[in-house]
Amino acid sequence: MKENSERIMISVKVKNSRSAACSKEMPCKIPSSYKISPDTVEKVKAVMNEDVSDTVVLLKALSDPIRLRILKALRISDFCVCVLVELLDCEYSKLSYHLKLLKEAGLIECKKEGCFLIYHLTELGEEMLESVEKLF
Amino acid sequence: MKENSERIMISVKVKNSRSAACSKEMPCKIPSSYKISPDTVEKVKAVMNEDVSDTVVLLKALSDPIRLRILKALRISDFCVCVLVELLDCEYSKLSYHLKLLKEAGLIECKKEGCFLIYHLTELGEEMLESVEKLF
DNA sequence: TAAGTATTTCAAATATTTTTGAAATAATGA
DNA sequence: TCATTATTTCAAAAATATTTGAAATACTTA
Repeated sequence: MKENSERIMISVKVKNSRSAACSKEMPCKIPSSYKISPDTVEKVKAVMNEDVSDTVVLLKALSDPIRLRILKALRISDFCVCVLVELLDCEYSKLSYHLKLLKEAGLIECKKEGCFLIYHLTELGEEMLESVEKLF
Repeated sequence: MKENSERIMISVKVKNSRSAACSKEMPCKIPSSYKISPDTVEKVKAVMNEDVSDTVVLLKALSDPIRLRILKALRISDFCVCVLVELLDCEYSKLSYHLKLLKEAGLIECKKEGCFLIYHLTELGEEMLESVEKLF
């Protein structure tokens, strides 16, 4: 083992051979300036186990220009689909697809009013939009 | 025109014909309970013109489980690629792809240390991660 | 300089998301 | 009931994003 590097044991097995590149069986040498304590490894492992799927669904719902525009419009006022079609200059079926994603993410809801569907932001939707605007 | 509905003029032209469904040439009737003032239309139009592309790039960068995990790991400590490979159990080239996206979004940066690349969160990266965690 | 290692890049294969247009559904009013 | 209209659904097409593995690059050290 060289003086200015050190092997770290993150995974299970360590071989003595030096032939292979950094891998599960042969963890790489890391520069001595970046010693990683077992404690750090434990912390990271704990975080890696956290479930991020809800977060991802929400962020994905937000990360589209059409969907952001829908949310921004609905913050100004509730609108039925046919008005959103005009305001966003977007075909019905396309808009419908994006409305569905936003609804599934819990960012918007709708209620029937005659033969119209009026969409509005949920509380989550308002919160998310607000913090998105704050950040960017 | 029927009593309990009203035509709105969002786009340019309005025909008198009633034959077509709601479209640019023939805006739909909206329920009378949802009158839309010209003022509201103006507000929405102004918002529709806002550029959301930077926001979208950032949100897209964040909306992936691998990338969120990379950020979460880097919040605990800076790491070189070979260690991230272990911690995230992710192939080099795959990881490299995601690191590139995060770098392009301005969420992480790296510095050379010997033949190692040590990645770390940028200030933006820390902020974003923090607010993502606050929200979800 | 040569050999070894860490990381990226590239192109092809896959997977996922979005768009499109037609058809289905559901509510309304005549 | 029938015709109309608002909206969704569906499947195919198109566009994007991700994964994969091999090769290239670049740094280090012997």
